[in-house]
Amino acid sequence: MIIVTTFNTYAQPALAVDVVILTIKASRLCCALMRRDDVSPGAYALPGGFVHHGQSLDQTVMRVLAEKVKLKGIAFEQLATYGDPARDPRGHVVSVVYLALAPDAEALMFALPEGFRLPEIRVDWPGERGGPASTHFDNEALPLAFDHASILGDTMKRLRGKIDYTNIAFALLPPSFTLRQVQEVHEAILGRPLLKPAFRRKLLDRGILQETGQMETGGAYRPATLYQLIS
Amino acid sequence: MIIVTTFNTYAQPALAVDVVILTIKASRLCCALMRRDDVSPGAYALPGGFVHHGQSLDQTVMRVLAEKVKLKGIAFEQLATYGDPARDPRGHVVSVVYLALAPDAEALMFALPEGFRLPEIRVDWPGERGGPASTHFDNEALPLAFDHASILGDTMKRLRGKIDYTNIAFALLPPSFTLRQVQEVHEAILGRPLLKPAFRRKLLDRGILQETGQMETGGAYRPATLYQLIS
DNA sequence: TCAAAAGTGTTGATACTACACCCATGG
DNA sequence: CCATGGGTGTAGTATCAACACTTTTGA
Repeated sequence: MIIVTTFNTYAQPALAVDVVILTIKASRLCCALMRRDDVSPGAYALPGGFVHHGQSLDQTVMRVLAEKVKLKGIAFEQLATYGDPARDPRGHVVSVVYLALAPDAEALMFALPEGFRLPEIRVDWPGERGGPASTHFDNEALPLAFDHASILGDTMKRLRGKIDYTNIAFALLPPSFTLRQVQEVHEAILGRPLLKPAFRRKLLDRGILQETGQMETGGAYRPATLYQLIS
Repeated sequence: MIIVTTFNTYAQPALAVDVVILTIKASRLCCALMRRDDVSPGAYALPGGFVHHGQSLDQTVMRVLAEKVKLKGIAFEQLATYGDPARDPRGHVVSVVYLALAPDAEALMFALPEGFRLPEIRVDWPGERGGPASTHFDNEALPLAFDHASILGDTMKRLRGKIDYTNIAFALLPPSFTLRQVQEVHEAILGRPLLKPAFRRKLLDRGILQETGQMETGGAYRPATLYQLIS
């Protein structure tokens, strides 16, 4: 693996982008994973792709989302970069990991090509600690390739730390939503139940929501008011 | 610029590591910068180096710290990765940026080779917002090369967000320190004065400090008790 | 004895937790 | 009328900002 440039003659690792695509499916936090028998039989991995010369990291993420999972126009942000030479058995690959949030699990499942699964993410570690995460599909553990279990663990920790004071939760919801839906997203990410009154008030007090004037339809029992983000 | 591997035949950008080395000098937050006349006359930039094949990012950071600024054994952590193709006029270079914290500004100044400066970092944006930062040495602005003004701005935002609930402030202090010194570090990073009683109590209530039994020496006026981190 | 910094006490305001309760709708 | 989830009220507690105050040292 050799790089030739006018100002850098060192052999360099390859550079890739991996994308953690999250969505809420049946009140569970799930992640799009791709079967990678070429690396290890039965193993699953985050979708990713190499960074081409002259293309930005954001462009590479959009390329991966478009090519691998047929998705366009969803929100994403950078998480961290992993560069251990042993993380990929095939050679030294440095991966910049991005988080992408899909608001519609049904649409995502429909868009995913053959070989993809949308398993639930579970963390065994409590509260403030960290550690690797595991993925389960139909109550069966999906083995993760490379260092992706560790990456998913870091992702969960970051999500849990940011969800209270950023708007990332709303990227997992449709444009208009009920407060209960927002609470479900928070509960799925934090992995514990929250008290309804406290959650409602804290959310409304942030002043980032406004009523759409519409009400939830189709549900049984009392319809909830629909809110949207003020932008 | 061409990469040749068994599994990746795309032309790729070069991969580098840049290090934001911070210290507290005269109650101001300062950053080690290197004169880079080769890029733009009179411009300064973060010290950095290319990532060699087979070396981890952490190893690369340690190499940069040892070679460029003659520093060993200081704490560092990853910040973010910048990959815009236009960020380096000489070619496409993706930089993984690290934050390193030096506890002793005097030792750092002594260690820095010719061509380095240790200017103060200033942010023009208030509170929660973000934006680029600028650097000033002897009340004179130092022009920053590449996208390093923007990187320093992001760094400051991250620092301000993390300082309240992590122990990064202590990496800018010697092993034993007074509460006033901790407050000075927080004030330098947050850019605003803090109330002494509230700060003391919040800090002591975290339960991460213990008295060393020793007192500050050499200072005029009443000596403060020295604390150390419980680990 | 004074200046300066270390360190403590107190009070009012705010935010959060936990629980109880009422409201609206489909069946 | 009942079950179910939407939505509100309230009391006790913890947290925090702001200020006043006492203590300890060197000069």
